[in-house]
Amino acid sequence: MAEKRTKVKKPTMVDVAAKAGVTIGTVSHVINKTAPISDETTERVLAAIKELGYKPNSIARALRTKKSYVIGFLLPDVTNDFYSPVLSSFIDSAYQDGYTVLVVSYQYSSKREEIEMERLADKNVDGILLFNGCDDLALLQRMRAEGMPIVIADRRVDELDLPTVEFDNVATVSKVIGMMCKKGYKRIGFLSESTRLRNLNDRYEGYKKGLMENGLSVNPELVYISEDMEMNNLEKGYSYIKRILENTDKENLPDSIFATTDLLAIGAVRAFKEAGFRIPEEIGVVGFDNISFTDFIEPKLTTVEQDKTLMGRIAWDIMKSTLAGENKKTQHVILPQKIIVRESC
Amino acid sequence: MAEKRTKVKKPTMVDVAAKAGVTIGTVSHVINKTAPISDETTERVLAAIKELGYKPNSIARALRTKKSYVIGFLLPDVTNDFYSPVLSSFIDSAYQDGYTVLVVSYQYSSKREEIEMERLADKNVDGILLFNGCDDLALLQRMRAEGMPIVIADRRVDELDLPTVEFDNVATVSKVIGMMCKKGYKRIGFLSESTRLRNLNDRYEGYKKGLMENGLSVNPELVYISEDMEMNNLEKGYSYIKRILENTDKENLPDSIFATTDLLAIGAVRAFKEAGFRIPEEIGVVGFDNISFTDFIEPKLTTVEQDKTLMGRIAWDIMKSTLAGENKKTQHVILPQKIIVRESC
DNA sequence: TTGAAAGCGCTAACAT
DNA sequence: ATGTTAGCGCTTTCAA
Repeated sequence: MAEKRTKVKKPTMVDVAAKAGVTIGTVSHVINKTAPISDETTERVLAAIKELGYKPNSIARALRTKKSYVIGFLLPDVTNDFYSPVLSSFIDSAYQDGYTVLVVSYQYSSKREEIEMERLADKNVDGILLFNGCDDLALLQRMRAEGMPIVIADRRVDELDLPTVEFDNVATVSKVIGMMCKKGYKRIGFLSESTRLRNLNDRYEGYKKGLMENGLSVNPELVYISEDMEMNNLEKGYSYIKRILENTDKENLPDSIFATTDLLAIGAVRAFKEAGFRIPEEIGVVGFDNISFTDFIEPKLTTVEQDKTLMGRIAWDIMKSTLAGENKKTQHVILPQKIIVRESC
Repeated sequence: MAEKRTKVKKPTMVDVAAKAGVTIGTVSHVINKTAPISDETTERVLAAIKELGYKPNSIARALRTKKSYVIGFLLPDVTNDFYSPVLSSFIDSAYQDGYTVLVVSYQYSSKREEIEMERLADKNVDGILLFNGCDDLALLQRMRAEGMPIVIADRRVDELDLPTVEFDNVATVSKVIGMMCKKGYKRIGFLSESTRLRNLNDRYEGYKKGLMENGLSVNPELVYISEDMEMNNLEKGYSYIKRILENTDKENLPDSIFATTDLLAIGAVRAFKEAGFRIPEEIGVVGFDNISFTDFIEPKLTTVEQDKTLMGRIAWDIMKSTLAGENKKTQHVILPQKIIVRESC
């Protein structure tokens, strides 16, 4: 009567054991099916559990077993259209297997990324999914040495032989360039933000490879890489192309553009249209990502689709097998991308 | 030499104590500054910690103290443009205070939401942030009774007096409608997906309120609410308006549209433009959310901005004070929104 | 200022 | 088939 607002304390195994007239060992065994218990007592224990509303304490269990069923997911930015679907699908997949995920974003700061890696390890997660990042090989190496399972998404780490999932950017982009060549474009431009990020750099490699394979050489005049990393590329693609249009003689202009993101491509399309160019007749444009707007602009954007849901699922699969210690060989999964041909090229 | 691939086991307090020549109690005290320890031993302990690379085991600590420094964040969808910035900012804020967040998405399924709530509780999180959901008042009530701190974002729960943060949708939308009236629009339409979600319904309330306050009445002919919840509203707004345009006599058409999302609004703009309407002269359009495309379409979209970062931060502040038990009164924070007037209305 | 020791809630090895 | 018991690594009284 007086204990109204005292924080209700939850029943423990001891309570269950008492109520069922057995010992906690037996209770544990019926819960975990870790020893043969007679139907009769099993039933009594189950009844007691139900009656008391008993739930095993996951912390105590984790302390004992050294497994928390929590995975850390470290990514540059939760808000990003590319990362968040992967995260979402990873969470869902992990959920199916009874795991839950601690999400941490490092806002593109390697400093912070490093700190967060440590924090995750200190939180005793069972494994860490590292999404596109970590220049700090030493840290990765140390964590691995300490036995922390790590899997990397959207980035190769050639130096360290960690399990990875990534898209096949080089191959896909070179295929895109091949397609553009087949359509008759000869002066294919490359529009991108800084290629410091591995996957963007891979797209650049694919661009060069594609040109080579089609007997074209890389013309530095046609490589438009802007070093600043800020987003809202929509505006940036627009103003960038506009500037080029103003400062370049007609004969030195590209006859087509491969942009590393749809936002950039959409901005470019607008700039070209404003300047009176007809797309795709006079200028071909290809984007990357297949965001919903690509199907909506005029002309509809030719682009590349990446199955982010698949990446999240595969990332989890790899994590799971890594946790299970089935490491015959380190897994490296390379996911294909899909070229979506619409109207702009 | 033979112990090469054995999982390295981490040093514990016992190791530190041994190395420093003290007992574990003392080690604990220097770590937590929970008793006055002489400078000399403090130093010895610190040295031992450093030398061994000792890190406190958070699980053991959590078991002892009943605090995990983990918060559960339950949201409908990680991928959503509205939710994810709030999540991101919440994670960041929590991070500042040494908390880390377990993210769980329930994919708009109340069934799954319920399951996930329980799972979070079973994971011994210190609190749960529930983002827009939970029709199951009984569950909320039970969790609260069990002492689990819960704060709700983007949704009122009038029935239960839980701490909440939400935007002031009713007030903002009625203000928008007022503005539209002032500009001379008389037949203002309301375009929305299902108003089953609380905040969309609030916008509908705001719409009605705004009309009333300006001497207009609600004309059901002008209320365009589509029950299906699927995304890619871009296409939906477009096709919806197109259909209306085809099936409605000129004199029964709206002279302006308030859309509950920018995607819807942008789709609508396109449909109107295609049909030869001039915006804003013949049709005014207002969106909601201020996504980056709004500044980029023709004409630039008038819309409403919501400070999602602020919402995330406030949500954390409320959570923090709830955890601290500073509950003089249950907090209800209502965040303002900002009307961004551009060209479309 | 420090040591000793109990115990958080559970699992698992060992006995019976 | 079930009971006993020793910890997992830590915090926190209580003594010294």
